[in-house]
Amino acid sequence: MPQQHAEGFVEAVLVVVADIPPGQVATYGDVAALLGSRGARAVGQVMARSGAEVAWWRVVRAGGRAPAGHAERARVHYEAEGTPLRPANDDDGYRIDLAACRWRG
DNA sequence: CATTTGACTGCGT
DNA sequence: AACGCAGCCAAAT
Repeated sequence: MPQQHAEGFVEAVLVVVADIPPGQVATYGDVAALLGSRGARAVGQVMARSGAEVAWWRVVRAGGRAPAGHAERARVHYEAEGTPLRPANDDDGYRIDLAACRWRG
């Protein structure tokens, strides 16, 4: 089995993300907090590297926006899962209704 | 072992 | 409201 060493934080993040129910989301900061850390960026770093194997679109920015540069891909998933979205006039074209679907562990 | 890097955040201007 | 800036944290180089 590949990589049998040195995954503490990385695996922990992936586990938390895997726990987020469909149709709900958590902010980077939330995920970090659930791990007892304040490293929102560190979480983003993990997602950038190993996010491919999890439901990365369920981890969003504090402002209710999808991960930077992934708005279009994420949108498909939100619509498929019934995640409450809200129209916006920015590049993303939409915002996630955090008040309605923010997940609490 | 020191530095750089990011799918972040909140506050100030 | 847009923009910049500093604080933050762990992995990668």
